[in-house]
Parts: sequence; structure tokens; C-alpha cells
Amino acid sequence: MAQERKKYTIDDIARELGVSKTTVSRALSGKGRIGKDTVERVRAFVEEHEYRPNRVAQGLARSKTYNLGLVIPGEYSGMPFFRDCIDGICQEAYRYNYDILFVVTREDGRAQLQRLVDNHKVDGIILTRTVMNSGHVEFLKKSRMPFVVIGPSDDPEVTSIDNPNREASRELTDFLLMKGLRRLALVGGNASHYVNRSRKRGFNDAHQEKGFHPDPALLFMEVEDYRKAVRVADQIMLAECDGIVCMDEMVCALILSCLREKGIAVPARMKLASMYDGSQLESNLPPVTSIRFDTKGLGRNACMEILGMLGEELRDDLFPMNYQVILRESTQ
Amino acid sequence: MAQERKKYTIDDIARELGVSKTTVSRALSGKGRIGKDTVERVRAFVEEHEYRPNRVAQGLARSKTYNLGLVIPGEYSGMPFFRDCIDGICQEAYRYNYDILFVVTREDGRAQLQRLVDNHKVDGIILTRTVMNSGHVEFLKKSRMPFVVIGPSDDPEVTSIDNPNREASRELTDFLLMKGLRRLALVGGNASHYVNRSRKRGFNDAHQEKGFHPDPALLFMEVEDYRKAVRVADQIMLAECDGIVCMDEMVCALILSCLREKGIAVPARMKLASMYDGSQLESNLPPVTSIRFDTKGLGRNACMEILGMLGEELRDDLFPMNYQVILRESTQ
DNA sequence: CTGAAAGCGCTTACAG
DNA sequence: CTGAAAGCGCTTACAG
Repeated sequence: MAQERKKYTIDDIARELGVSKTTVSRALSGKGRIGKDTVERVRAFVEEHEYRPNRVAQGLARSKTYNLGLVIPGEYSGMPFFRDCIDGICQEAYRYNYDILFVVTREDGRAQLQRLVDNHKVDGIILTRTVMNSGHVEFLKKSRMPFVVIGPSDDPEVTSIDNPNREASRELTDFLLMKGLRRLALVGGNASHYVNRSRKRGFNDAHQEKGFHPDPALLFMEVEDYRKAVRVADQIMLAECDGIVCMDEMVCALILSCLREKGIAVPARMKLASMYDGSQLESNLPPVTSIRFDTKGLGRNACMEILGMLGEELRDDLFPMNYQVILRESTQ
Repeated sequence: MAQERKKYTIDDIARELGVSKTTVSRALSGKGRIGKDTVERVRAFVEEHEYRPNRVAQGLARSKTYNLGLVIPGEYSGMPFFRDCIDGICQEAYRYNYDILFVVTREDGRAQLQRLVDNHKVDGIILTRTVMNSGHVEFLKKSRMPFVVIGPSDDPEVTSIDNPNREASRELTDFLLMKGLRRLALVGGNASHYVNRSRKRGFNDAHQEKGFHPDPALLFMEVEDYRKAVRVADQIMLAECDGIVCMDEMVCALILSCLREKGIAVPARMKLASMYDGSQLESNLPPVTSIRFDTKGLGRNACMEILGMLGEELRDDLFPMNYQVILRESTQ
């Protein structure tokens, strides 16, 4: 098929067209006054030879990289939230001809982030769901690298963007309270995640609005594996709860499977609802009532924010950040 | 704390030290003859001012980018396989001071890959689990971009690296046959994925070795959601199977949940085993016998391959690609 | 052992 | 409207 072609540079074009490379550059960027037919000739040449400017060289000249760093916590990278988020981020980045540099943080956490900054490989950074006190935010502030955080932040100097976790959690809880449930358990994973704090707050909000007091004994955190889930499920039954709110779909899948194992009928004997609507919830037995966020939109927004900070002319408004309560059998 | 510091360039260092930038460059790279104490002085300066060479400029001068493109199919990016794989790839790339540029392919598939190549943003590319006829391989061949494929390939010109899916599938199936099972169902997702073809082959291998013939009526593909799984579970029971081999942990979780729903006891009435040991299998009810691969090692190997192709001096040997059968309750 | 110079592929004042 | 020149931050023959 198509013969693999020579990689043209701006110099080649200039020579072939008998103009200076300044002119070619301008014809391509559209900046500065330039003859209409000159532009046309360049355009035609570019078209025919499929010339694409070397973005790296372009970057060097403009002191840019056209790369965005995306920091993802390794332990949770498989969660639907991150998948959706990444999706949105990439989609938006590509529109502006930026690329996403991936950083999976682990124990060595800071090291990789630092490498990225030290090597001047990115123009800005998107931090996702930082663990409290991870130090990433402080590091980035000090290094003067523009960044945004996906997740809550109480630091006014930090641009943060997030799903409305607290509100959604409040609404989901409120829905259960309206059904007459009075002893709701709240079950979650890692308590040191900001997101879980927000969801807990929403849970409390709903209670307080109605003049109720959530029982602190019904809060169960750090449910991250099967064994822990079994113990928690036992405690929930002992405590005579009538409903369970799960902070995410992983926890929910674990708890539900424990309930089934113990022969506790959902929703007959126990109502169940969960934050974040991953596919595990819809296809579970029974399907679980949950909150659906537009996480992809969240990712796009985060990307737009940082692009804006980098001086890109944004082509769209931010998406409004909404959520829906998806009613399913588990709360009937 | 630490005052944010000026970004030094190699020129700054040269000036401050009263040498030429050639010398500084050489002191840093260690190439060419150079005075021992000159090196020491440079090193000290670098240390004190935390100078790091601008990798992008370095790249331009050497016609490199120090980026690797990683192509992930969007629909499946949340699967444990990709998580583990990415993990290994990133880890290895960082060791060589390369970064990973993320490309999530969707319907627009080729476009993003092309953008990466056209913009000269990467030195090489890692393709993961290509769908048959995705065209990525052909495109990369034509563009002369070095690449490796994670997943099987029958093209001798393509460097491919993969988990031993066929062998592992054979062994898992063999294990069930050895237990005396004779009507095994094979259940999987997308039939157009190479990986599923390999696993099917292994399933057949095991049968043929023993002189058996797998019943084509017991092959169920395209099981991707709950509804489909329910129907398949019905058919499996109607067909009087005595065991099920699942091609991946997603499918397995779906099928198992259907069996529970129908009150079919595993392992008493039906044995169940699965390829790929994701966390869903261990913490399921009952825990499911499965194959564990060293997918992280696979990722590292793939990364080492491509780095080798790019002329990097590899510091380790490739990992041996193994797997283990993890016996759990579902086949007892 | 060290340096001046050209180059990687682009951009952008400055001058005409 | 167009071009020569300097520059982005590095590397690398070439000469000494």
C-alpha cells in the first residue's frame, strides 16, 4: 500500500515551496499577517504529504510539553470510578491535542510524581482522589506546577472538582429514611479517603434534617475484603439494623454476598443501597438501588479546568455535575 | 519551607562553574573523556541546586521522546488484567526514565493512535489485547513505529508477549476432567478477542489429549451481562453439564450469581472454575478455583521488550511467564 | 581533557 | 506580507 513516507520538517517545506520557514510556521499557526495564496500553497503541501508538526519541538520552542500528568492510586485503579474518569479526561485532552502521562502511585508514591515534574515532562497535573496527607498537594504547590484535584479539598488555594458526593449520599439516605427505616448501617472502605468522609457527611446530613441521630455503633469502615465483610454483616444483624447504605459498589458487592450466604433476604429482611453505580450493582442479586454519577463528565471537567489554567481557549462550558438515584429491587 | 527555586539550565551551570556547556553535558552523561574533578564539581552543583536535565530538550537533541504509548481498549480497561498489566509496564518504564502515554481506544480507535504517531510523541508503542482486525498492527507496521503486542499474534513479524493462556486453560480443564467430569461447559465473553480464542484452544487440547471431544453445544460466548448469563445458566442446566469453565472472572461472577439465584449448589451440583484470578473469585461464594497469572510480570516483560527494541541497555532478564492453579471450594 | 559550533524542529520578536 | 536571526535546552562530531 502507501509507501512509508519521509518525515517532512518545516525546513523541507520551506525549501520545496521556496519560502522561509518563518512563513511556513506562520501559515500553519495562522498567526501574523500572511498572504492568502501562500497559506493555500502551504496547506496544499501539508495535505498532500501529510505533514504534521513535531509537537515536541513545538513544545520546546514554546516552553510547553502538551502533556498532562494523571496521578492514579494504584490500589484502586481498577474501580469503575477511575475508568470512567480517565475516559473523560483523555477524551477532552485529545481534543486539544494534549496527551496524558500516566502515573500510578504506590508506596513509592511521591517519587514518580517528582520524576514527572523534575523531568519537565508535563504542563500540568490532575490528581485523583488523594488520600489525606499524601503530600502530593503540598509538593505540587511548592514546585509551582499547575494542578487540579479530582475529589474534595478544603484548601481554598486548590482547584478541586468532584462528584456531589455529600448531596447524593444525603439524598440516598433520605430516601431510606422516608421509607420508614430507622436503624441504618453505613458501611465503607478506607476511612482515610476524602470521598468516604463526604459520603459519611451526607449520611449524617439526612439524619439531622429529620432530627434523627445516626448511631455511631452502626458505622463500619475498612471493609476491604471478604473476611472483614462477614464480620461486619454479623454485627449489622446483631444490631438489628433495617437498612444498609454502602459507600461504594465494591463494599456493597461484598456485603450483599455475605447476606445471601447467611440467608438474609434482601430486600425482605434488609434494605440495601449503595453509592456509585458500577455494573456490579445492576447485575447483582438482587439488583441494588444506587447513585449514578456522571463521572466521565467529571473527568472532562477536570481536564478543562487544567487546560484553562494553562491558557488554552476552552471550547465548551463545564458540564453540570449531577447525579441520579437509580431505584432497584434491593429497596423495594 | 524551601523557597521555590529557579529552574537551572545547562547554560547556567556552565556559566556558574566557568566551563563550557559541552563539558557539563559530558559530566552529566558520563560520555567521553572528562576530568575527574570537573565531574565532581558538576555533580556537587547539581546536587546542591537539584538540577534535572530537561528531558524534552534532551529528547529533541537525540531525536527521542522518552515516552511509550500504551493502547488500552476502553471497554475493558477496568478489568484486573489491565490494571495489573499497566502496573508492571509503568514500573519498568520508570526505571528507565521513560513515561507512559495513555491511549484509550474507543469507536474512534485509530484516530488517537494516529495522533500519537503523527505528533512524534512516542518512541514506541505497547498494544494490549488487540481485537482481531482492529487494524492497529497494520497501521503501526506501515508507520515504522516500533511496537510490541501484549496478547497472541500469529504474525511472525510482530513481537508479541502473552500469558500462557492456552497452556493454563488446558491445565485447568484437565484438572476437571481428572476429577471425572465429562460434560464441561465453556463460557466466555467476546469471541473476537484473541485471548478467548487461546483459552478455548486450551480447553479443546485437554479434551483431545484424553481422547474426548468437547461438545460444541456446550460453548457459550458473548456472555457480557446479567440477562445473557441467566439464559446461558439455564441452557447449561438443561444440557446436564457437570462442570463449567469460565474464560474470565467477570463472566464467572455473573454465572455464579445466576447459579446461586437458581439454587444450584456449587460445588455439590455443579463444579466451577475460571481463568484469570481476579479478587472477585477469591471472595465469592463459594470461592472459585482459578488460574493465577503473573500479569504484572507480563507488563514488565512487554515494557522491557520495547525498551530493548529502542536500544536501551536492559538491566534484567525477562521474567519467566508462569501461572498457578489456585484450588478453592468451587471444585471440591 | 575541553570548547566552539552546528544541530534537533519548531517559534517569535525584529526589521524591512 | 515576508525573512534572517536568535532562541527553547540539550547533544555530539570535530578540532585542539
